[in-house]
Amino acid sequence: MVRVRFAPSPTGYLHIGGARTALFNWLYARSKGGKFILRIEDTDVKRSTPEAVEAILEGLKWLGLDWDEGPYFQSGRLEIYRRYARQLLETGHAYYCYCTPEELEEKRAKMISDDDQAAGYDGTCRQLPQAGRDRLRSLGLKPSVRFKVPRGISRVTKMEDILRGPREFDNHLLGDFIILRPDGTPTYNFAVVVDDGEMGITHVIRGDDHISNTPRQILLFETLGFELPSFAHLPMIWGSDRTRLSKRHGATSVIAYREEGYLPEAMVNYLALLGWATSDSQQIFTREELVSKFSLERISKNPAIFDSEKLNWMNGEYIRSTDLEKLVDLALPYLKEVKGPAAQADREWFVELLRIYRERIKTLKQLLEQADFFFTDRIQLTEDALNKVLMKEGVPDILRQTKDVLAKVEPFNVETIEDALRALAAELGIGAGKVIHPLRASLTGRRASPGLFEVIALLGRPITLTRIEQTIQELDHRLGHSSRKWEMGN
RNA sequence: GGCGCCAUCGUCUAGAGGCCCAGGACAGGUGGUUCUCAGCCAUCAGACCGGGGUUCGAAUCCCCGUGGCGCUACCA
Repeated sequence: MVRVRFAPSPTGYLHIGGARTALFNWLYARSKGGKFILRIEDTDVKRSTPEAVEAILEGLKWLGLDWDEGPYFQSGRLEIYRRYARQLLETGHAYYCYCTPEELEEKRAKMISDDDQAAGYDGTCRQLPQAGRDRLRSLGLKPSVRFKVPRGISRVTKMEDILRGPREFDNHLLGDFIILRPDGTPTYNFAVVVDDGEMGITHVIRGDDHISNTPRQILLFETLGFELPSFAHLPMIWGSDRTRLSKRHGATSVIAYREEGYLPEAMVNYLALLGWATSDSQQIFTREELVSKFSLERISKNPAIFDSEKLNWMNGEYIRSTDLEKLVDLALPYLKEVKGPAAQADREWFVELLRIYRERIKTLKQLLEQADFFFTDRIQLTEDALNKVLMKEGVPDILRQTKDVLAKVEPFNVETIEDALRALAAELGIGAGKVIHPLRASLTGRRASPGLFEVIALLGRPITLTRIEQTIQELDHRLGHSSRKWEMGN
């Protein structure tokens, strides 16, 4: 039975990298009929917060990565780690260390400046005689517990990575590392092994920044008598400058993407493609396809740069293929507190709105931006619309005529509006564009919008007529103003 | 400094010795559809880090460089 885990430390929200790690674990569990376990690694009391725990759970839920066990909290398992540490102490695989952080820092600095081979712990307390230990203890010093890394003539630790094959590490490069702090809390390498061992984890799937930790952990697995899990170290996700993804690369919180109007399915699909691909280069996968086609062996080894452009494209794909009714449900939460024509609109109206916008938006939030003229009482004409379209000879006149025509159209729907306006253009002996473009500008304030006739129908007659009138007045004002200037200039 | 990981178009990748003068997707260019934008369709441009080997033959195997990243914590 496959048992995998996602083990974040709650020091912040669920970020993109963590989400991808969680996803790959989840996919592997689901594809193998195994269990996906959630474990919160909160042994660093100073940096862990309950808010972060909530944020991580929220992110996982949003992505639909449901867990079968947990969340387990390492902070609630301290007795277990202490028990194992005691066991190691008793069997001579660990020892108390009385070195202070200051001393260690000093030694480390010296070793680095001396160009020494390794900068690990020098083993001062390893050979400390019992008498010395007793003396230090009697002084009231609280020791940490260090693991005694097995050394010998040629002690190497062998590991096998599913993605990278067999590897060997020389134990001599590993210093005796701390497994229990003086306050009794375990350090990462120790807690991980105890938990993975106790929880029967069969596959450790995590970021490749943990590769260097793996030899230490293997040593611990072995001396603790646990069965060794398989390891799969995933490539990191980078920002565009090829460094670890961080805030300055833009949003890195999964929840921020929800707020921006990305669909969880798109996010999952995109994340799956960061470091994983099928041989046929398929891009769009349903969740079921992802589960059935996923395999650890097909994960690539090199780091992937997070490309929000491709995410945008993919989100657009998902928006376009989502059932219209469902899309309305998804979009409505982003349209809270709107004014203007949308304020009193019924559901049918919103269905129409989404129908004409679904292929134009990449995120649900973009609806708010692109369709802003539906959500306001008084539109603002953009400079672009004004200069390139409206401030042209004959425009006020054409607008007056379209207003007359639209005032009379009966019934007021897309077909009748289109027929009437095209008829008007024909009657005036001008191209339909000469009517359409100024009208669009005056109704939306913009030069680009969905099909004008659909827009007019959605706006409704009263608002359409009002906006045309407002534009005419604005133009009269502007043109009048500029012509006076012109006269004065002459 | 030591140790480790990685290295194909701008980006994500396919490629597991001949199928590759390297395929797909995003982004970009051009053209078409059209009332604009988007979408859609067509089309173009664009990469095997460098050097040595191995082999009849290497993007694929080996070595050495170079570069990037990671670890080297009483952070995970």
